[in-house]
Amino acid sequence: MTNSDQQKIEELLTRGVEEVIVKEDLKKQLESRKKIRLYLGIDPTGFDLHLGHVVPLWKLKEFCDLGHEVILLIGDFTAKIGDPTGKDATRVPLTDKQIAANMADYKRQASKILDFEKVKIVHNAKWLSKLKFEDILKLSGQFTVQQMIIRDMFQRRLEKDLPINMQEFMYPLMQGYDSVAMDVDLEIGGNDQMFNMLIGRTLQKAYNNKDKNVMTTKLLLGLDGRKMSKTYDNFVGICEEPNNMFGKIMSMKDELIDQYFELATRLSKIEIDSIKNLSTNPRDIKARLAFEIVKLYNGEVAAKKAEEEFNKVFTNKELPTNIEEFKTNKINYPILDLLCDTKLAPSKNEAKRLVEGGAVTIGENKISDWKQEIKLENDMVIKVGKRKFIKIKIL
RNA sequence: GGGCGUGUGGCUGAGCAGCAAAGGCAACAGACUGUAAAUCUGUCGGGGUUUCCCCUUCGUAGGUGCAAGUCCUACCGCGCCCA
Repeated sequence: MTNSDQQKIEELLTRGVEEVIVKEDLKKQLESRKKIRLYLGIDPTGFDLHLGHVVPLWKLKEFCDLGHEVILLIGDFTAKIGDPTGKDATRVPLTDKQIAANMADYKRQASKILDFEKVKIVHNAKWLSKLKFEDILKLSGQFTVQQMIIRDMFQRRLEKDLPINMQEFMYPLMQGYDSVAMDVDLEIGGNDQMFNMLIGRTLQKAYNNKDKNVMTTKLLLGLDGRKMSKTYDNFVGICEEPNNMFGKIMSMKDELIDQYFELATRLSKIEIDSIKNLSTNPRDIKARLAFEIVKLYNGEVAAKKAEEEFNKVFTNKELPTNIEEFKTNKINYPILDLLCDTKLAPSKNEAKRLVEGGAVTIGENKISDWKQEIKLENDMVIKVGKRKFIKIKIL
């Protein structure tokens, strides 16, 4: 075993990794050069992948590059049934068609990271749909109610007198059974999956008398320091337009810079340190970070362009290179209507507020009277706030 | 099956019979600058002939009353306790 092999294993076990159960065991397996089988489970619900989702995918890639057998498991079974997890609406069951479409979309996005020539895709309906009631009894017999409600999610709901649906007890079992059916050595997942993954570890021991190790990846926080999620609108999608990607990363909290370098770039420790030595101004380091991330998903040329565009619009306060156009044949336009029709404002009340707040600029002039009627000219640029621009085209 | 409680704007959470509905979070805008950060300030259901008028909202459907998120009845969802 060479030095660089040792290093790769060390990196595999630590970078972006929150916890490994059992670390020594996994390390031994890796050092013995045994080819291990590992998997990551995903929900085929259809969503845009963001930098947080992708942390475990990069980990899969590392394993894949070292020649291990990597499986991407589609949880189509649960998706077909509908999942009551969470508070309000029961998740609507998906059809086979939807699942297929969602997966195609997932694959399109994930192929920015994974090579699907090497990664195997498997669906868990293949075995879960075949289980009989007696199989399920045997499965559930492996655990006590006390063991199940230990889960933090259940604890929280019990404290708050919130409902816990019976089905929700079954999900960890189903997910755990996946490990048995695939007979895997390792499962990778986010930290929120720890409980389910450990259920799988127990089942794998009981059914196949084998130790399945569990690796959780670190959680990448959203731009504002909260959990990265669509509802908070604090995420960076991996298929986002480069300018947007760059801008979003620039807007994140300074404290998150280190975390993003570790989890969202592929730079080595040495490279990261040298970047951090370049400047004492977090702004510059953040710009490098943004550049690296955009480059990772869109290539170097696009990253350069995005950086230039950002400096142009925000540092130098110039107009962006490409501005969306609004075509009309009206010449005289009341400002409120204009803002609504161009979608710069969602309602007239909102438009009025924007004008009163001094957010609206046409050409060089700030608009302060919301009753004003605008005489449109070709190529006139309307700006709302710092980031929204529309160019007028008269037909 | 019985008893008690609960259901409010994107979320959270106040609410006395006279509220477009406190506070917090988020969002949006302004100032500032290092940037779409931080901080401070303002706004935050919709429409209008805009210091005022109209419409729609507090689980659903009715009722009392000049007036109902607030009281009554029924129903629905959820939780707790008893069986």
